[in-house]
Amino acid sequence: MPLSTDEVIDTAAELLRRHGLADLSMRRLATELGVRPGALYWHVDNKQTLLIRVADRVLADVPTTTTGAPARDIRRLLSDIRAAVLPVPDGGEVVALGYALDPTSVQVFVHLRRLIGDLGVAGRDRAAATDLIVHHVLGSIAAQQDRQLAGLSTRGAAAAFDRGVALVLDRLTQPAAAPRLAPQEEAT
Amino acid sequence: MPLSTDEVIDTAAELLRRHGLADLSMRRLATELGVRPGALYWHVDNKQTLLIRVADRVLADVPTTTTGAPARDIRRLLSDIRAAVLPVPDGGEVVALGYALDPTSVQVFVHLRRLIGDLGVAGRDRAAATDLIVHHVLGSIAAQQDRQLAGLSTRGAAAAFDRGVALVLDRLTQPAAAPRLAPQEEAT
DNA sequence: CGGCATACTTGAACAGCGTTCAAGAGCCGA
DNA sequence: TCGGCTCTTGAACGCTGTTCAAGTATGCCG
Repeated sequence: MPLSTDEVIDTAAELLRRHGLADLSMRRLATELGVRPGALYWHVDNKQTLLIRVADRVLADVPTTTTGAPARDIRRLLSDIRAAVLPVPDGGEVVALGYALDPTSVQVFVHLRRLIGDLGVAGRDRAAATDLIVHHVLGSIAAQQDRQLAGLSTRGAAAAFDRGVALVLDRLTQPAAAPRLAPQEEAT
Repeated sequence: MPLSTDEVIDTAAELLRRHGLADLSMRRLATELGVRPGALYWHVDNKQTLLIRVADRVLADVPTTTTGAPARDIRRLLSDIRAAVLPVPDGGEVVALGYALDPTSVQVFVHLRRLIGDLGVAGRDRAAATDLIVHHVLGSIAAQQDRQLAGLSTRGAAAAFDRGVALVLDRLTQPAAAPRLAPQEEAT
């Protein structure tokens, strides 16, 4: 029975989950699949596109539901994303690359953008807010994973992340409450 | 004349600036210095710590001055950071790693934290806001660089970044203006 | 059933990579 | 002149991503 492309992606994701990016080599992936390295290149253009598809797979199981309370949905979605990506070593970096190269390819971030729209944020502000939040969640995950790999403490990371989210959501749910600039800023 | 460690870091930074991370190999760095690869390991533990020191060097020339208007200073600082890191291929990724492993080692981020304090944000909120903004600036840079490397458009990236910054600063300069949660959120 | 195209895999090679370490070179104070 | 210290070399180890002609299997057509 020949190899299927899905099998390749699945096994790559599994390998990443178990051993991290450093041990996800084309050779090791081939061995895991009982095949020679060259065979992978019939199913995949190169390692970079393989990783982008793996990023998709890592986030594929995060539910994208709606309850009618956007701010709450956003908090839950971000929490789910964190929970899905954190246990995958180097997952933050891999997903960030996927988001950078094709922001619409990852379903869960399209959903986030939509929820931000439901909050009443529109136009360019919606795009900017989506980017801001995505960078925050992926940056926070990548930082925590880097620290873990280096044997450093990660206590308080989850709470700090939530504070960051709350900070942004506060502003998004009350867009007109604050003047654009403090007075002394306009003056100078 | 023997090699100095500073010379190693400087040349590595120069190599990164000119050719990107893929072409910054220990072997190539050694060649550039007129030395064999093994010699580098007397000056540096390994490539990872080399990169962390390079990240420092990339941001070393960003000025950390204060004018008394914190929000304005923050905007200028972030703009300067972007300008310093964007022209260094893979600079976003390299600096992000440095920040994750030792947030206090990069002077410019310590200064940012201080400016956020000057804004009246204290305690854990200050740490969370600093992380949020650092993740935003480095994520936005890394994304833009990834897209550039892939030959994709990066139009509007700077404007989108500024909008994200404005969003956070709006909240930070008016912390008490908004209630913590919208009413329907507390109820459910 | 024979033959042929298409789908897929192999084997082998290319040109690199980070890292280690015994041995050697150059210098400096005693 | 003799250690002893700082620093570099040479060589090797075991990896890496990627390419490609040649090979094998599978299924369809006549």
